[in-house]
Order: sequence, then C-alpha cells, then structure tokens
Amino acid sequence: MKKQINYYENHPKFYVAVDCIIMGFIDGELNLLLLKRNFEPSMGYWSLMGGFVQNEESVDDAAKRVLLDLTGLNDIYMEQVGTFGEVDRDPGERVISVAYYALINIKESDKKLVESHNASWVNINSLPPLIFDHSEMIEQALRLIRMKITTAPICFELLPKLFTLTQLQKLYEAIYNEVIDKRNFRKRIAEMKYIEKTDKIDKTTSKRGAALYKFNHKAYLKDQKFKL
Amino acid sequence: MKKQINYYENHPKFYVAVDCIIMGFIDGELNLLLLKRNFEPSMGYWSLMGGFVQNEESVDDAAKRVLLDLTGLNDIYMEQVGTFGEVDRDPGERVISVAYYALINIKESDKKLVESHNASWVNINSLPPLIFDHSEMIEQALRLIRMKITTAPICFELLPKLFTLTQLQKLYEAIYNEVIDKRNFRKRIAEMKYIEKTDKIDKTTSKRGAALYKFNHKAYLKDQKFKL
DNA sequence: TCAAAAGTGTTAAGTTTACACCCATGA
DNA sequence: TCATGGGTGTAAACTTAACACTTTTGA
Repeated sequence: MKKQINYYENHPKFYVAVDCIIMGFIDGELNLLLLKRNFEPSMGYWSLMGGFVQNEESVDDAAKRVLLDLTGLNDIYMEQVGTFGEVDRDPGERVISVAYYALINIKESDKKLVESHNASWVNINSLPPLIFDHSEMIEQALRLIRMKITTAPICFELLPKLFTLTQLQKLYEAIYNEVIDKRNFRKRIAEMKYIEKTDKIDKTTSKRGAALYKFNHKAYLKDQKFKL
Repeated sequence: MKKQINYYENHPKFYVAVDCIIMGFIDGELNLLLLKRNFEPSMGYWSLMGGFVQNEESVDDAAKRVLLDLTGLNDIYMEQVGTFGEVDRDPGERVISVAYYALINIKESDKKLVESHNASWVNINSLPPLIFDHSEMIEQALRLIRMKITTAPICFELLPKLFTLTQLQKLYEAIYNEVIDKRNFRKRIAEMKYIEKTDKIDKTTSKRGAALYKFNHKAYLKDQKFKL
C-alpha cells in the first residue's frame, strides 16, 4: 500500500449505471415512467430509464442527465435510493447500478421526448414485471419516499405551483394508500404557515371552485418544521 | 442499442470501493473505528476502513469482507449508506465508493487484528478531520442510524447479549445526544415484551446490582412493533 | 453508615382521532 | 333546484412529558 499507483492498479473496474424511478402525480394517481424494451434481451419487458456513468461526470450528474434525456426536465428533485451490486444482476455484463428517484410534475415534462423513448406512465398500483432488479429498486424508492415525505416538504415537487387542498390530500392518500379525514388533514395544513392560500380559485373540479394554495420556500426555511 | 455487446463496450469502467463506518458502544460512549494513514497521500490523516470491490464479489459482500479483515467479525448488521460518486473525490484516481455502516459489539472484535491495521476507536463527538469525503459519509450514516434505530431493533447489535436497562438507556442518550427520563424510558421498554428480564444480575456497575435483560429475536418477529 | 446506582407511579399537557353538516355554484 | 365538490369545529381517547423518593449493598 506504499506505492499509490499499484494500490489502485491491482483492482478491477466496473461499468457503473444509474437507473431512475421517475414519479408523477396526475388525476389522483401516482405513476412511474417506464420504458418498454423493444430489443433483446428481455424484449417486451418493462424497465426503468437508465444510463451509464461517463468519465468526467459524477454519479449524481449522470442521474440528472438521464432524467433530462427522457423528460426534458432540469433542476428536478432527485435523491439516491441505493446501489445495486449483485454480481449477476445484469445478465449481459457485470454492471453496478445506482438507483435514484425523481419527483416531477408530469405536465411540465416533454411529452414528445417521452414518447420518442417508447416510455409511458404506469399506475403505481399495477406495475408490470420489470427486468433485472428494477422492481426491488422501485420498492426501495417507495419506502424512501414515504419516509421522506413525512419529514420534508417534497410533495410539492409532484404538484403544480398552485394546487388545491383536495389535490394535496389526494396525493397523500395515494402515497400512503389510505384515506385521510378531510377536516383533520386541513387542520394540519393550516398550521403550516408556509402553505399559503392565494386569491386564485380553481374552477375545473367543482362548480363552487376551490382555493388555490402555494408552497412558500422562503417561509419554510424559517419555520423548518414539517410533519405530516 | 440493438447489439448487446456494443451497448456496454462504449462506456467507461470505474474502480468501485466500499468504505465502512464501524460503530461500537463502550463505557456509555459511541465510537467509530478509524485508521490513521501512515503513507502518502494524506499521511497522518484519519480515514474509514475501505477496500475495492473485486470481480465475482457483490458490493455488499465487499463491505462484509472489509469489515471481517479489520475486526475478525462475521454476520454483522450492516446497511448501505449511499454511494459517493464525485469525479474528484479521490485525488489519486477516480473511485466511486459505496459507504456502509456496521454496528458491532466492540468486545467481540479481534483487538490484535484491529491494532495491526493501525486502527483505533475514536469518540463520535471528537472526530478528527478525515480524508476525502469520509466525514460526509459519517454524517450521512449517523442520520440513517438515528432514523433506523427508532423503527427497528438494531440497538442490540451494539450491546452484549445480556445488558442492563441503564446500558440501553445510555446508548439511546449517546445516539440522540440528549438525556432521557429514566422512568419514562423504562415504561416504554416494559411494553416491549421481547426485551426480556433474565434472572442474571450485573454487579459490575453498582453495589446493589442491576437486572440483565436480553433481546428475544423470535418474540420480536411475532410482535414486529418497535418504536422508541 | 453512607455513597452510589437501581428501581418504581401519578398527573397534567399535548396530540390524535372520530365524526356530520352547511356552502356556493353551474348545469 | 339539485347535484357536486368545498369548506368548517368539537369532544373523547390516547400519548407524551414532567417529576422525587425508596431500595439495596459493598466499602
């Protein structure tokens, strides 16, 4: 271990990939963006969007690039889920893969770009079989998101800038897969001063119209308490 | 992407390492096992115990091997913390490193082996500067451990098979860095039926002696509720 | 006999849950 | 005028937090 050069040279190198669990929320449902493979091996099976880490690119940056390539989206909330390093996880070659989740607002994504990759939004409750260990990656990502979303205000990443309280509640119900009492939910939201009522009204879902709210990042940073 | 072979070949390969945050608890204090480097670069600086992933070895197995090499311990609770993939994180060569934490009972580790690696136990509240991004790895590991320990019975990994309630409480106090009310703590422990009082008594810390308890894995699996 | 750690209950405060009706509006 | 989703408060159950003294025993 005294000669720096030999210290590294004696060891093998590996392909390192990233795989992205891209989550979106629309019409009260959580969806993942999956690709249907139209080539062998595993043709006809679904997979996560992935890509290889390049030289001069950090692993995090590779994940951002892969997300950008598929959705056209930049500056998106992403978090590392974990690294999958079983020897035979990819039957082609040994590839060590780092999974990330991304939370996006589906309407902001580039629909044509998504279609050109043969990708589609699949409801989280009816996921098809997936290649390799991608199902496991998704399970781990969902566990992480459910944990994270109770302690950090990341749910807003999935919503438009202006949203109704019903939308926000439906989102939580979808994430936890359980119904929440409307009055109790609204009571808790009312305590979070950084979820601000605007004077705008959404008339698309009811005749009466629902007040639109927004998340105030700056106000949140002062408060720093989030618990739902 | 139609030719499987080219699909992989066009991409670069990387050294992949593992780094272990090895935590032990002794005399009411949490400690990490660190190595003092006696070679360049970064001679004199402390680092985590690490090693390179080998062919025919999963990343998880590499972490287990590294832990075994340093401590002589097998079958240890380890969890992946995350992957560190900045391009220049290692000034020698590009190395992508996967961090793991391990919780061990210090007394079961092979003291001579540890010494032969020039490693020592360092109090978690007075950590020295560390090489590369190792301090960040430790911070992330601590956050993860604090979260995990409230929802899973992993604290027992740090204690001997038989332990007193005072030891257990001191462990929690060390992890959260705050004092806990003794009566409230014991009330909560009493509700966990799988933390069983034995008829053995520890006389080393007081004249009166303290009842020794044990964690019953099987009883826990039935109950499955853990919250501290 | 006394110092030092072990052990033991109760009450108040705060948090969480359950629950049902009126409102505003466009079709 | 009525069907639809929007909006609102209170009381009971449960959980958490605060708090101090007695016991045992070896030195």
